[in-house]
Amino acid sequence: MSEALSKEMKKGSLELLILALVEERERHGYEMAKLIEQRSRGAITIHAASLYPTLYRLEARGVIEGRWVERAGQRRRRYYRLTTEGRRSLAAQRDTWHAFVQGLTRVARIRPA
Amino acid sequence: MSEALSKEMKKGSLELLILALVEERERHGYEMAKLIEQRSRGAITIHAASLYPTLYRLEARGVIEGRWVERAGQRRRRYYRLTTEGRRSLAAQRDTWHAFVQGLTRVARIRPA
DNA sequence: GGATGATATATGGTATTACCATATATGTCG
DNA sequence: CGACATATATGGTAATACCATATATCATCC
Repeated sequence: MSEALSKEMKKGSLELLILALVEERERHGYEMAKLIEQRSRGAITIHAASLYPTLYRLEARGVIEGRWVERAGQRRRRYYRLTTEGRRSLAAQRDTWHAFVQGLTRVARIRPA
Repeated sequence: MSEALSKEMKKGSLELLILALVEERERHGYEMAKLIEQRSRGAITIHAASLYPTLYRLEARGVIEGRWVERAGQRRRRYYRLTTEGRRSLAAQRDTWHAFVQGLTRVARIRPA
């Protein structure tokens, strides 16, 4: 019976979600959005208008790197992979989130995940 | 070795922190800021310029209610208490955060709190 | 064959909110 | 007295998730 996730709540988390997904293998944007929804069991949904600008930003920062892939019978896709710099950033962001979640859990007495 | 919490990351969490603190007892703003820092063991710090506008917003929404308390030898303080509506909102926000953190933990493989 | 929906990316404009900078005012301690 | 903690106040800024809308390909159904 919980409310839908507010958009404010998601701020700062989308980068981490993307980095974690491309850590496993090369992925394209649409695929990431679907994966986030599936793996979070519907708890987190990311809109295309948030996703693509974030991908451009991450690529501009050099943490991910994209390449166009065209296949017959498919719309073109841009696949992104994690760079070396991205791997460092992902590790740092995981630590930061862990500390944040721990702190929030203690202060606000949330049921621990 | 984790980076400082980005301000974006905190978005949407301050309300929950405040509601959880005034759930225990009546509290004033400055006290809340100190408690958040202490209880999160320094992981979360809230600046006055974020805190007070948020308190006004919460009071305007009717989830907390403030009253001025003046005591000799002390600067005036505004103490806030949780309203009935606030109690409902807090429960909902706790559920929402729990779902969000669980989802994020699964997708991004964060160490669970 | 036309409508519908899933796939896939793109972007201009908006809203929210945490913060910076600065301000006011009181009490304590050296 | 000067510095610092306490305590609140607010105008302006930055960051980012979203809304609305657009383009384009493919599969499915009637």
